[in-house]
Amino acid sequence: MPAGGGGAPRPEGGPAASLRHAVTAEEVARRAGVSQSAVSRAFTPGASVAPRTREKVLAAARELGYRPNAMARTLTTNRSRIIGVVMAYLDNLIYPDVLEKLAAGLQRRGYQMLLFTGFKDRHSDPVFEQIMQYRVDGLLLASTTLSSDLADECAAAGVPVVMFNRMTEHPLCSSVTSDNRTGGRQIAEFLVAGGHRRFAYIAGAAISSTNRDREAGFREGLLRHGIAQVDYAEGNLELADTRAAARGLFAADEPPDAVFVGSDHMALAVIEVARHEFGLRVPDDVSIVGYDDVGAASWPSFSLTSFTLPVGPMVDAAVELMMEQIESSSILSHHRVAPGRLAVRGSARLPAEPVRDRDGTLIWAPDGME
Amino acid sequence: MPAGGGGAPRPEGGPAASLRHAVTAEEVARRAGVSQSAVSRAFTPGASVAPRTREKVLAAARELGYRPNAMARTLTTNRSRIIGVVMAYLDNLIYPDVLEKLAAGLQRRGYQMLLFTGFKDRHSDPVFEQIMQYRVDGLLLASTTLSSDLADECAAAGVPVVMFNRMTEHPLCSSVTSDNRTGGRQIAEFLVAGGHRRFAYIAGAAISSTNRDREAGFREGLLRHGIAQVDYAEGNLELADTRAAARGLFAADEPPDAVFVGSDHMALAVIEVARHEFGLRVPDDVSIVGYDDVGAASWPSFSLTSFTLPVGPMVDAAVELMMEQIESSSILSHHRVAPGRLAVRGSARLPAEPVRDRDGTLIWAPDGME
DNA sequence: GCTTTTTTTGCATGCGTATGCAATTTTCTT
DNA sequence: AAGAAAATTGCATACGCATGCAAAAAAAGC
Repeated sequence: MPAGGGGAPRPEGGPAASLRHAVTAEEVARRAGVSQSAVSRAFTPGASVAPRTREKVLAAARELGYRPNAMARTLTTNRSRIIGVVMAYLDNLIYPDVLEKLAAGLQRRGYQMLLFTGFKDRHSDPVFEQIMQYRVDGLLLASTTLSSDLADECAAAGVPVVMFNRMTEHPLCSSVTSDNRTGGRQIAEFLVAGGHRRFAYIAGAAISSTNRDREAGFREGLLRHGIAQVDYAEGNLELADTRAAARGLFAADEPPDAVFVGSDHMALAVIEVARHEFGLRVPDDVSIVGYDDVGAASWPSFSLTSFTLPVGPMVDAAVELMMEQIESSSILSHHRVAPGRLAVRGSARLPAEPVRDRDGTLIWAPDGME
Repeated sequence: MPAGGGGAPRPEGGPAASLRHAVTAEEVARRAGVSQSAVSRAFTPGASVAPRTREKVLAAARELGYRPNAMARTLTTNRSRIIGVVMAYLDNLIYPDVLEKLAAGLQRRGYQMLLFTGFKDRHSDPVFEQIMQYRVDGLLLASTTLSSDLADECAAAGVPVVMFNRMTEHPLCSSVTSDNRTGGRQIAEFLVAGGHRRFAYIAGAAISSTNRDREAGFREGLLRHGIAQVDYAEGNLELADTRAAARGLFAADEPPDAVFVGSDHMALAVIEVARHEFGLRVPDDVSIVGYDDVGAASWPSFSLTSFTLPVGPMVDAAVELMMEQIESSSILSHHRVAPGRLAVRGSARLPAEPVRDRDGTLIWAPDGME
């Protein structure tokens, strides 16, 4: 490389780097009169550099508009400081919130987020290939399941996997969920105490652990009161399917007077159908309860009673699990469950008496109690 | 590096790479009995490789579980195939949709998405530093403004910037927006034709070009009919602020009977306030029109008349603009405007007659017409 | 079959940074 | 002030891949 036209860089200050050519540590070194190593160290927290030298370097860097090349760094450190985030679809209203909190949490620890979304679950394999090529330090999966093969591959590559809002049996994955089972159970207790007689459940993604646990908890709670029959339909987390499911239930000879819908996203659609297609009053004719407690649940139009998905704690837990594994360079299989509570609003009839579930947890108390 | 323990890698097939050490092109080359260059070429579309050789290489790669290292590639090609996406907040209901479509569009062209979000607009500078360190090939900004300095820096670094849903005067940025001005104007025509008498506008982010244009179009349309007075309040894209704004308007001595709200996200909140806090009937007592046509706008509970934000075309345009600049290695300043149309629903009183705006575009026709 | 043309291959090098190690400088001890 | 200890610095190299160039092989032409 010809050292060419007189070593002195443009003398004016300002951030203007030479067009189309990123400034390198080498150039900064030359200008600061130090070695490239010194530049590297000046930008590495905790490295061995004299304060004076660091100053010189930073000054030169500022003048030239230098920014360390994260890609090159990745090559030597074997750490990209990038987390791959897979979110098949963002329909569910909680995901924007999850994304924001996640981004903030990772950012705070100096990590970036490579987002993969916009494909509907199946055929995620090409996507997976892409992710792995970018040498992500970790993988966070929300609203998706990872095939066992892929999980193996991740483990083999030393990439920790954390599932968000979904459990997995795979011995090399971690997960963070809300307390779906307890949520389902408390909702059952609450609805039974409200004097309902005929119950229904509308499932989300039937195969997901999240749905399975919510449903199991619900049935378990009802069974404790001797109720074994539960009308069932599947909404598949899709609004169209959910509406169809609701129509099926409400059009029956003996329609339910208490419906637990597997997620708020769907529950709102169920309320719409009940009111506007069947002329049902909520909660007078039918009580509807959701899960997640999304923002719209508290809007007066819906006033949806719902079990809280504690997004903040869940994201924190996910980030912690991830960092722990990255820092220790080991794949763990930890499962964290974040507790929620029932947000009681107007879409379900209120019990006359305070309600506790079988563990004694207070689910609902009339005004003035507790 | 010691060639060490007998060259032959583990003979069994299967994807299991050696633990914690990524397979390199070098290793694949050895196993396939070719040079590392050949491996590289086998993975580079259009490179000069004999089909036979490529096969050998791919087979060896499969056996070893090799995946090209995108970071290393970036170093030599000077292209990361990563687009930085900055979205300060995801509250607005259109953004999940934008993200999905954007991800799909970029993915299709072999690009990934580094997402920055979860900070509220101010102090985005540290975020910006991060982005630039990852040598993104382009920058897409939604729901944010870029300071002129930063835009300069991007241009200097040869990174094209595309603003989404916001215009900019900066000579080195491109932008994609919907036809905000026309939207505002058509809404004005529609409301005037509906026989309303007192008009109000609730602004989103007052400083944004998007808001400015929607408002300007609205006022312009009203002015054409001699209406100069427009009640005004600011919702700042925040639900709390929006509710306060609505309360202010509806509590006035002469409350408006036609409100144009700068975005659906806010318009839904305004409907809530009108109905549940002021007992107003929509549209009998007050007509409310939004902009964006988000999914919830068509729910029966709201049935919000709204001007469409054509997310699909806008995303396509943004991706195209981006690719064009990346491929030509030049910074352009193109501005694309995607047309929308008024989705007429039930939240605003219907005019008796068909309505055209001054360009002759049909805005609304009673049943059976057109 | 032999030359010319074309295709394929390997060698060598560079991309920008981090880091072990040895050389050098600074600071501390006595 | 001289020697020992500590801090700082530069050198050299590695990280994994792409690519210009020349050598080798294959294909085409006569």
